Amino acid sequence: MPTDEPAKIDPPTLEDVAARAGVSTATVSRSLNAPEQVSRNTRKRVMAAVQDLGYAPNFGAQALAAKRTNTFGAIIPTMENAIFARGLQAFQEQLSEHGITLLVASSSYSAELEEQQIRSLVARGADALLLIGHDRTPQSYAFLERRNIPYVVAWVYASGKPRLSIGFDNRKAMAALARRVLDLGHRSIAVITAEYAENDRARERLAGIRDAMRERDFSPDELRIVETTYAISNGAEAFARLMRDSQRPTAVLCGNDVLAAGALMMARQLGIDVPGDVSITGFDDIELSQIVSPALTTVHVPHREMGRGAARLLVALRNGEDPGGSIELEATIRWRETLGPARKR
Amino acid sequence: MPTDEPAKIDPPTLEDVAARAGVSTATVSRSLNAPEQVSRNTRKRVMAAVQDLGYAPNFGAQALAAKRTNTFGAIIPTMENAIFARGLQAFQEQLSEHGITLLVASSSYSAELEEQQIRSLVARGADALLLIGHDRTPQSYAFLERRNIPYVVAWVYASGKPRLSIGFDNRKAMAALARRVLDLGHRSIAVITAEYAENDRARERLAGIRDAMRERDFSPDELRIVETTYAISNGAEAFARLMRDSQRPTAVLCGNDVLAAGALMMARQLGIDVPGDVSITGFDDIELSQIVSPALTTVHVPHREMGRGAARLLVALRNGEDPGGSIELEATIRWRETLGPARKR
DNA sequence: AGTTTGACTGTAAGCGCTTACAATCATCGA
DNA sequence: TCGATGATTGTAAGCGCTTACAGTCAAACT
Repeated sequence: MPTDEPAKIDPPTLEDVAARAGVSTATVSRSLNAPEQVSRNTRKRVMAAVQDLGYAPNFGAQALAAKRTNTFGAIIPTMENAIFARGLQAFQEQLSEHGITLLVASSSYSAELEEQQIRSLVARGADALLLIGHDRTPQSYAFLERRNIPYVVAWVYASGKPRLSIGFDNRKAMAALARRVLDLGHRSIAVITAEYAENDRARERLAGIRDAMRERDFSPDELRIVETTYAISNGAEAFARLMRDSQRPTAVLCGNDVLAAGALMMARQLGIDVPGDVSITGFDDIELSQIVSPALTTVHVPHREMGRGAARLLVALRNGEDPGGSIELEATIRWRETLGPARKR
Repeated sequence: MPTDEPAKIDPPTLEDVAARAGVSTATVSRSLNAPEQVSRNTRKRVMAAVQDLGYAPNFGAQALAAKRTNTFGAIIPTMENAIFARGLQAFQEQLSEHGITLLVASSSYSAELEEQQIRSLVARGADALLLIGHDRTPQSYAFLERRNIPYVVAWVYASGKPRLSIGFDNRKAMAALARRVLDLGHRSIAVITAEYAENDRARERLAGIRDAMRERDFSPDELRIVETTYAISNGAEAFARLMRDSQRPTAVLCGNDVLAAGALMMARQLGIDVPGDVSITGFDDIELSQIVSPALTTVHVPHREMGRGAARLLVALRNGEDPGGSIELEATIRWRETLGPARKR
């Protein structure tokens, strides 16, 4: 382990390599970035020197001189759970086909933190950004526009938003699910939602449920709402709280699969039969939803398509090509086992 | 969306800000990095100019001039699953207390890819690195040593390794679990392991099982081993394959929880009772293991402690302090529901 | 009044790399 | 044999920021 000397040996520079290979720095630079412009012999000498010295280019200097980094950034709300993982993976794969490196940061669902991260990624030289959802500080948008950084908003598609986006209509998808829940006879419905103050996806999903209720002539006011942060244990706790209510809901719609998994777990613990006593639904269709038992009825979200599509849009933007407008993908409901008819009281 | 002009407006520089504020670049730099050295008035003018122009420092230039980035890097095998997420989160939290930014990259369990990522992170200015496991190319180590980059190897603790590490003894932990499995009367045992060619943790875990068998006077040769990549579906498939064997194992030890969850899911599909017909165990104790039903007997890994500890070691190293040697943490077995006595044949 | 002092601010030299432009040189065709 | 040609290589001007060092100036002393 490098503990011995407090005095760090400075990393070798292009100049060191040049000296050792007996050429100019320009030649070394070319050997590395445009090998075809250098004679076979020289290149071999240079590469040997690079090896000997353990040279690696200084990114800062390189970015400064070349004015491009071939690096894209992505800011996702959280890395803790799998929701964004698959989409990000697809995003990354697509980018690497274009020789682009991905830098990931997470905002912990905070608009303010996200703003910082945006600045930080841009300062780090990100040529373009992937962002999740529309909710962010006005300063964030102003900054992006002023700096002319290409970006795309993913995981949502809301008509009427001017920004380039790729995703699905959260509201519509959740409304479809809620409609079905109502049609199964559920009248006492509760929602466990993620905190929605700075999360348009959560808000839209909630709005979708209200839409469905109105459509079926029920008052959305009767909806029992529990708001909590993203974690299985919170889902469990929220569910327990709902079950203590004098009038227990017969269906609990969760804002995402993680909360639903927690609810499900708590139901098992409390000896509540799902869907016999209470129905539970999720949203996202992450792997988890098929693993739990009974398997979760949820909304399937096209993670990979969003990731891949976002990459394509962003590459087009960066290259000054026409990305061709926002893309709406479909979110479809996966009917599994946790949703059943309302229990007769 | 920024599609209008192909000609990008150059981002504002320190000089632009200086001009607008009517001061020198030095003063602007100071206003930003050492505000106490600048008069209240000037600072206000500078900040206003910064706001107006939407200025953000150019990371490359900053790193180049200041010769430090306050950025640490971490290279984890995968982001797809939750194993490293929690530890990384703790790592990140600890770092941010020291004003350090974290850059994350993933190697897809490939030593070669990891080497690239190491170079890339270092070139990007990472002041120190978090690495997972000991397995990597000699070039990787050579590079780190030569460049004198502080690093710590996490998620493993193997006595006899010279490198600074923080983690637990994978072999010992798995041996303890296997011993218990044998003591429950299991004689026909199978293993579903992650690919172990470039993964010392997987190898160690396998070795642990063999240790236990030898200890109890069974031949490790009788171990049925299925090697597969990290994914729930692969765990399921591997389990299905094992169940087709003429002599079905009575216990299936999985190299990690994800594979175990897959196995469990397949067992349910096949109508195999766990642990009545077959016992299944996991490793890692990720959240998943408590959500599945029956809950997974697995090995609890001190994720957060490793993350936090790794951060501390690395910060110490970077500051030229004495980190004080490798740290062994305990991995303890979580006895839950998927392990039971061997079924009488 | 003449210094001294301390708080601010400005000047300018790099940091390591890319790249336009210039120089060199062996090879080729007339 | 001589300039033309094209392949290589070298020269040197930045890229945007930090920071040592040097000024400037008003307040505080003597």
